[in-house]
Amino acid sequence: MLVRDLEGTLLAGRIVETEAYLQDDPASHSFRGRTARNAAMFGPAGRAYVYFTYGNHFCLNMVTGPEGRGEAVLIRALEPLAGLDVMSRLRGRSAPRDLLSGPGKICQALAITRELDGHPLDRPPLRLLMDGWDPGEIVSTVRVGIRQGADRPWRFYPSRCRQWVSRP
DNA sequence: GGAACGATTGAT
DNA sequence: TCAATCGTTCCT
Repeated sequence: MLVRDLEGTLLAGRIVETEAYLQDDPASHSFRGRTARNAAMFGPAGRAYVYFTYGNHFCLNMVTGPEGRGEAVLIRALEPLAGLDVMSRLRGRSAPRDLLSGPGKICQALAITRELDGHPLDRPPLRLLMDGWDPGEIVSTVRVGIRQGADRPWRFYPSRCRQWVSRP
């Protein structure tokens, strides 16, 4: 689960769609080496990598590789669990399926910006928590919105959670 | 200093 | 299917 502490309110969602980005991966921001933008990707695992794209949106990753490696997992969709009223206000939309079904939507609904780039995800105001939830069968497909490395099947989601994932 | 592009989204 | 929008990267 991803839990956001926002001005005394708890916003939470279950991670139901991810994409992997490795260093030896032409689709990855880390492919051409370390820059000011992607520095967090090369830091220790367990931290956030937040970037700004298309002039409008932020996207959240969890850094996964050892220090110096440049690997991360993009969080593409969450099933809303708590704080749906605040998420709706931040999104300007109320349909639960339209609150967190995309990487840009997640950051808008949870008020995640570059201020959280590099934030360790084991503490407020943004935490990754484990519960006993069993995702069941995991489906893998090619990644969304990329050209280089488009053949690698590194997008993942539980088949039972298809209703919460981003549009195909 | 400048141009091209993008791990997207919402409207058409 | 298409435009919006601007930070980042790469080239001159």
